[in-house]
Amino acid sequence: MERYNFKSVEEKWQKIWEEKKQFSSSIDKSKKKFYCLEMFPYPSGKIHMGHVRNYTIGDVLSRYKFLKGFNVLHPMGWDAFGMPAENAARDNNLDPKIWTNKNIETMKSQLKKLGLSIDWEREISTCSEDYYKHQQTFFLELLDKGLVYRKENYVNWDPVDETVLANEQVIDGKGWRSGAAVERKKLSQWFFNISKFSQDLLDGLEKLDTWPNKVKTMQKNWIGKSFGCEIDFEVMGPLPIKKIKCFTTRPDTLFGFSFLAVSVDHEISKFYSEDPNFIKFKQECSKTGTTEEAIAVGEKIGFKTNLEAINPINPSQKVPVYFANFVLMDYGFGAVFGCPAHDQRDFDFAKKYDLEINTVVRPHDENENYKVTNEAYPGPGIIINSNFLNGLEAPKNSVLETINYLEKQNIGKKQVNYRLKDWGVSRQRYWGCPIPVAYDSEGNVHPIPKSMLPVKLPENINLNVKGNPLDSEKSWREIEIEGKKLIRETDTLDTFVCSSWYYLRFCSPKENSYGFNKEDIDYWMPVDQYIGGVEHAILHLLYSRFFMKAIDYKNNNFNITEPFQSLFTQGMVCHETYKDENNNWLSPDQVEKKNNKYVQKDKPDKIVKVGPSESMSKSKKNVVDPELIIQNYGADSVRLFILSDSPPEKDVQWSEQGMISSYKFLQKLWILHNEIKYKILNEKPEFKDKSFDGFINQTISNITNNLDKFNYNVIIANMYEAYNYLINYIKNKKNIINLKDSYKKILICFSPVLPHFTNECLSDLKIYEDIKWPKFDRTSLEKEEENFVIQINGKKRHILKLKKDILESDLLEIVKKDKIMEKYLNNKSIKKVIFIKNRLMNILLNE
RNA sequence: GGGCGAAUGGCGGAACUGGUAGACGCGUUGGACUCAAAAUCCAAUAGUAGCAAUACUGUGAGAGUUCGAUUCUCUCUUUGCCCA
Repeated sequence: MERYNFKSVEEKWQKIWEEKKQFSSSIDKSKKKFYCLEMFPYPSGKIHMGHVRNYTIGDVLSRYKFLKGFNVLHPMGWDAFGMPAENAARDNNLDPKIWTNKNIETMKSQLKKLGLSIDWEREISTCSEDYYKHQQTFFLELLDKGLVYRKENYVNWDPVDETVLANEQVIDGKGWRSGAAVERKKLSQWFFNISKFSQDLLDGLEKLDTWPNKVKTMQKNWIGKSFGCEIDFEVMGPLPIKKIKCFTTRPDTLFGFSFLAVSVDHEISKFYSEDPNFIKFKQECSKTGTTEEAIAVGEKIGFKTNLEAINPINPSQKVPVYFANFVLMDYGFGAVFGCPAHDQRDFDFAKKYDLEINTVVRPHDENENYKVTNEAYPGPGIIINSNFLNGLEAPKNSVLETINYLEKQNIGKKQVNYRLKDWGVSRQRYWGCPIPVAYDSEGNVHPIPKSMLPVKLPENINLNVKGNPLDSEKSWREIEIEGKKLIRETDTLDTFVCSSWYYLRFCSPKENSYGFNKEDIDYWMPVDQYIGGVEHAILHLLYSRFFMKAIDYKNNNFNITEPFQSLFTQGMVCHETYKDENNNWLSPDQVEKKNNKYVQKDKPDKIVKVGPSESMSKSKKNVVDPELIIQNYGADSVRLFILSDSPPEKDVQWSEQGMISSYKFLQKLWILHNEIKYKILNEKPEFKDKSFDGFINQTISNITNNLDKFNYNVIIANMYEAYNYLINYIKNKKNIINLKDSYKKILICFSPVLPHFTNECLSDLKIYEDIKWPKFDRTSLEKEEENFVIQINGKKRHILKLKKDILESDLLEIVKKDKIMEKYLNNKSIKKVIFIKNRLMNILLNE
């Protein structure tokens, strides 16, 4: 017998699958469809272990569903626009397209070596004209529906990438990609009206019951629905301002009012624009960040105006009006009423400017004389010092009560507010989808006529310019539409737009007239299982959900509003980190273990500092290259290992040791295969073994159940169990009647994880026909005997193997006669017996 | 600061609906094979006591419900993630 040669076997089967077009998919209405989608990769150069894990999980599922008789759609494509390509191209004097396509080629060949069951005929790349021309059509349609608009406002400007970022792309005040501190800048931008769908996006979550709760909660928080009211405050002073409108979620604390604060961008600021003190103050404000965190932590500063506001429910009270740095124009109306006792920011502000602090809510365990002193009390309690509101439960009853009052008096209005802001999609970069509009000399927007689409990116351009390279492309910018000379928009679309509808394109990848065709979508959509990293919980997943709703909007016969029926978020692949004595990162292949110590390979006297296991990243050098691993151990071994050590939703720790043991397992399986093959070919079957059938059925049942529950790590354990059982059985027993058939079932059960190996074994035994997911026989799972746990006073004392379905009274008789149980029962009377059929007997004794 | 989750041997992790805690793998130890090593195979492996049979303890801590709790409830600790 030869060693298992993974190289030739894997190459052989990959070739067969390709030639037979094994995974190509087409509409077949006689079958139930299953659309399995993994988040498509950015073609950065090579695949990494995270991809291996993500796509292995998806592949196991796809192959399983295929064997179960589903018509499976399992496509793959490339999220191919984006800054790294542009930067790399500029640095190496290349065309981004060439750079990107080269990477795609490399990564595609790497993915193929993993043996993924992908329908490559549906491959798409977002940077190809075939793809982005449809995106431009969508853009114009949304423009038509009023879901796209242009406005000038403050944007998050990333000074390193020299582009605008959406709020979701600013993390801790820094650009999500560059890590540079984000600046505020005023620009004219294109926006998708995602906030129009705030409520729909919230409601839609309710239907997604197989999404992880964590992701749903994150989206809910991001949309940030708050319930409150708008209040008009009368204003007195020397200016022509009569009213300032505020939004608040706590109108019930209105009796604690002691100042009114507005944003420096509020419309009343125009009256102060000449005031040098105000100009100075405004500059001061721009220094503190705009994130909610910076505002919460930073110093609260204000600029006192010559205005006074009147408390609408206590008209004798007049309070000062301030400009304040902690009030933002894009929340509510850019104005808040200050209640220092029950809001920490207001409290800090009041302390600084020596304003009144009026306590109007007492915690439940305090009395009427409670006073806020050292810090604000924002929690629940009872309303005090508030005239007609006194005694109400806050905020539960008091908020509604106050709103009702304000509405009656015509001072305020019930209002729902959302934190979700419209999605700014303009990017000042070359390598993206051109926005299909142009402007006339007055700056009016003219959509590019559909007949002139796509708006192609110009080629051979100079990327070595400051800002957007498209701005310097004069000949490309100038365009004539119906005899009018216009100038093109030079901003390109955020790449998240490309990934917001790619799942639709996979259904109709070759459709030329539109982004998809109805028949395909009706059959394949929605995605039955979407798999990817939790890092996209908000950005990509929210945008995609919006995009479906936007397409559905005013579109009568389109009735899919949620793209992803189920979502699975897999964990990351981690590895220990290593540093040398100078704290420089070392990669795992520079390090080896000798006598329980980690040392550098080339300098064995140098001790390596071992750091915590962290997500693999190039900067920490704790990466393992999948290509090398596949080369050394084969795809099946990698697939086996990447699934074996942890549940797929949790992080997994990469270990060379574990990788080797997976490889060895395959070698052992090959030995087992040959033993079984020898028996089947050379020995006459002699008898039927019920317990063997029982074990096979149990294994099929376990693997099927665990596949359905995504317990892929447990499947691997089931596979090891099956191996352990079979190898012992084969060694010790004669041939049995249904060995071949049972072994075939086991191989099929293993095949989603080990597709090359199992196909080789099946064809080696010439049982390669009629491959279907095996059904398990429930009756054979039922054993004739069961283990009965015998407890005394709740403590396990004995296990008896007895006939199934034994009666309580019979069991008790046996227990009473049992030698081991004798010493426990001796001379003691039985108080009570608890009997669980086929499981357990608990005898309670009188002590 | 708020929200959500997690905590089980030396390690990763199993455990159906409350019913034998620790499946499976890694590691470790001992043995076989070998001149030797690697590989492979066999055995042991939660802790304490004991030659052993066995007994007691044990799923982050403390309480509760129950004949019985890793599983349900409450309080706390630690920790992770997300939002700030």
